[in-house]
Amino acid sequence: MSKTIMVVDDEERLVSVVQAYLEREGFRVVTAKDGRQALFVAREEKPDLIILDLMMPELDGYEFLRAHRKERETPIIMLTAKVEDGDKVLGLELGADDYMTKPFSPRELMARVRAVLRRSGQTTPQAEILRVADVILDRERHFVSMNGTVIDLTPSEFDLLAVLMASPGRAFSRYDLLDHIQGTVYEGYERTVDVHIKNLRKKMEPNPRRPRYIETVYGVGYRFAPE
Amino acid sequence: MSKTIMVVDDEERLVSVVQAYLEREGFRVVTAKDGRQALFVAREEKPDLIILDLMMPELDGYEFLRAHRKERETPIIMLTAKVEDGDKVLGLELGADDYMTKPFSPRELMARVRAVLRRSGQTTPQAEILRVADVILDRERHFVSMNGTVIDLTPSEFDLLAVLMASPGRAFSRYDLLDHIQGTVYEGYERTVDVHIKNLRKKMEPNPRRPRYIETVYGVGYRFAPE
DNA sequence: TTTCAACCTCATAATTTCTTCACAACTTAG
DNA sequence: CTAAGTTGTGAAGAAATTATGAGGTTGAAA
Repeated sequence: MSKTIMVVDDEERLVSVVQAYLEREGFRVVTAKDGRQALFVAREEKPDLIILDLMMPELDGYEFLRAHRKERETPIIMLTAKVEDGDKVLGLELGADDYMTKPFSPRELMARVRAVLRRSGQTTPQAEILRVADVILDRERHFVSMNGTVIDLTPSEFDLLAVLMASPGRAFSRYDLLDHIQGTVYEGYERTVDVHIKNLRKKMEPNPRRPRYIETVYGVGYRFAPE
Repeated sequence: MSKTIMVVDDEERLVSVVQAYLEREGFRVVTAKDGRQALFVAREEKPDLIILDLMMPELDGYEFLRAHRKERETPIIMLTAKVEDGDKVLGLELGADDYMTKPFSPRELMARVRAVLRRSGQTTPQAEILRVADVILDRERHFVSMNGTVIDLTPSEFDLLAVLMASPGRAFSRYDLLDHIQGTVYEGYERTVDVHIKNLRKKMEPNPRRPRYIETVYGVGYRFAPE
């Protein structure tokens, strides 16, 4: 039974190109050209995935997403013309599962569609985008944001945060963490982890003395605060 | 199905401490006290990981490793009393996956065991979550809660509670308990346990004078109240 | 070659936890 | 009930662990 995908965009040309690609891959496609219409179609067709433009007349992408999320949890890929970080972040905060910046390659879009569908069926979602509390981390594009603000991290800091966020609440030993960020096991000073943690906290904690996100587990290591 | 780990060392005391820690993490443990016996046990049990002392009578660690490698590729963590680099290197060249210098902290050894298993593609046993009465202890996340309230414990308190909760109703001597919280330390003042128990009770008992969870077994030690 | 960010180390400060001890409170055997 | 043996406690110093600032190295880009 083939999957149904809804494409929502006011640019007709774009919709028809995307539709053609999707159908060629064997998906059933339904379309809508603004947010209002999309809400209607979504109720009717119950699509398995929604590809959603951000800028539209009559209920834009944000608003549609917000409204739709109250009814169903359909995975959503956002399309955005803007390149600004702020937009990426807003889409993600509303709960988009992935996003693409226009103009994009249809082929890449197909890849993301497959990836999102594959993940949404998994029991163990190996998502590229991690969300815990108000922190969002995008592994693939390598960026992190909090409350709509993009945070600039070094590679080590990023990896460290990714490991911690992948299992919120779980305590990791310095050794475990070192292993993740360095790969090399035989050398390495465990205190190095402390330094990265310190730097991470300086960048993301309002008050580094009283960490809200990255907690110290005395005698054990560190963990990302659960819930 | 739980993973099997073989511990090879001629120091009985060390073996039993390590064994206790491993079992507490949910591993199945087999032991051997010299290289020759280890070869035999390894063939029989096909362990998923071997923790191997370097210095032993009857076929030392190097020799065992060389011989064993011809049969299987079990990941190995080496224990060495020497601090010289030469030994590290030789062990690693023979194919050890990691090593620890004695004396070591059992906690750190556990971290390495997890790391080595993870790297070798094995799965770590499901985090054992202990529940007795309304107390929940999660080893992996390293936290304890009662009626949904998280209780903050120090490492010693946590270890102590974990041991007691792993066998509700069983009475442990102070000596047994000291073993768990101090690791490889040979001496220690048994009364120290009393103090940790006192602190534990203060944190979890509604009325520390009339303990409902951690009971005193006069003349013997302590136990976690059976259901 | 110079510059610069990212890392790793190390020394030291700040914290937290552990151990010990003295004495009070309690249990049990006689 | 009393004596002897055990356990409970608070406090303080010792020990362990973590936080932090700074200097030195490395590797890549300019």
